[in-house]
This record gives sequence, structure tokens and C-alpha cells, in this order.
Amino acid sequence: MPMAPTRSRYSKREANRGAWTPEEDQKLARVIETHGPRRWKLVAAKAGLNRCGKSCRLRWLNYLRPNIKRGNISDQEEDLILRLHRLLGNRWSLIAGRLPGRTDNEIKNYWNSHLSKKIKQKENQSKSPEQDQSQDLRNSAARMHSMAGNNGETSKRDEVMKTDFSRNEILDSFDEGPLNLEWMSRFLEMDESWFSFA
DNA sequence: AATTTGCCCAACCGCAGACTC
DNA sequence: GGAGTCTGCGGTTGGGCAAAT
Repeated sequence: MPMAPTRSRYSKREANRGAWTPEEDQKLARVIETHGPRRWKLVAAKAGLNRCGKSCRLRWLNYLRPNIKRGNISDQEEDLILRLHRLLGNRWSLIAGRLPGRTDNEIKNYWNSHLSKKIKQKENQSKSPEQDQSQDLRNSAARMHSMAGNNGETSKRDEVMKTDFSRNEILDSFDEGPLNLEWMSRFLEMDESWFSFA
């Protein structure tokens, strides 16, 4: 939901700060339409906004960009965030890149306000972390087993296990542009605890 | 009804790496 | 190759609002 224009929440220096007004949004959107979302300093100047380029970029990425999904994070999305965070840590932009329409800021906020608490609660509830971990391993093994369970071809599990994964290679591949979603979903099928064996 | 508390989230800051001249 | 500038990222801040007291 757009924030209603309010008085600046931060002390004024030379440039406008604080919440964006609908007029500012309009101006920014118009300039980006013609110049594209780059050269933010120029965009800010062309738009006649008394804002720094950084602020314009943030506004565009988090609010004005097309295809932004607003509203509740679905269970599916939450699950994906949890899995990706276990794998990647606080690399919000990478995580957001795997959730179409979601921004890194949104995911970071969601994590800080919802998920981090959930996880703490869970940790407190679980009597023995070792027990949980071994249960995770059993679950992963079961998943892998079922993945491998068809016909005489090389099993998917074998395929996966043959791959010489390392965490850094995974991260590198994430940086290589649009992710192969098929690979991604297969990858996420595996609990990251498998990688501790690799 | 008034005040306090806690949560949410938009927007800021500082830093590092990439890019340009 | 070095300096200056731009861009992108993660951490943090603080205003608004609803719930609790």
C-alpha cells in the first residue's frame, strides 16, 4: 500500500528526503519510461526531482517497477525464502531474484519481522537440535530415495550426487543471470544438509 | 479516552565493487 | 593503472498505526 504523503521523516539537507509523493512517482516513472532505469543521477535531474539518484533507484526498484507483487507472502513463497536463506544467508537480492515480483527490501523486512522470530521459536521448542538435524537428514534421504525410484536409467539422485557441488559454485551459478528454474526446484528438493557430506 | 508499547515497512546510510575517463 | 563516479547491497532507522494497558 502506498504510503500517504507525510512530512519528511528525516531532517532536510539539500535534497528531498522521506516519503515519496504521487507527483514525484509520476515524474520519475515518466523519465524512466523514456530514458530507462539507469544513470540514476541523470534520471533524478531529468525528472526535476530534488532527490538523489540513489533514492530514485530505490523507489523504482521497490515500488514503481512493473510486475511488483504486493501483499501477503504465500506459504509457498515463505517456504522458498526459508530454504534459500538456509542456503544463502542474508543475500536478500539473490533470494529476491528467485521470487518473481518480490523485492529484496520486502524479503528482508519479511524475514526480520516474521521469519527470524518463527525460527527462534522453533529452535526454542525443539528439545534437541541434533535430533532435528538427523530427522532432516532422514527426510532428505527419503526424498532422494523417491526421486531415484524410477526405471533403470541413471537415477536423479546419482546425477545430483555426481555433480561436484560446493557452496561457492552454487552461489556463482546464481550470479549467472536468470536461473534455470527446473534446476532450482530440483536443487531445493534437496536439504542443504546433503551438502555437508559433499 | 488517553497513553504506552510493539510491529511493520518505506526509505535512509555506509560500504564495496564495477564502471568510466 | 589510478582517480572519480555510479550502482547495488545489506543493515538500520524512525514514522504510522493498531493493540494493549
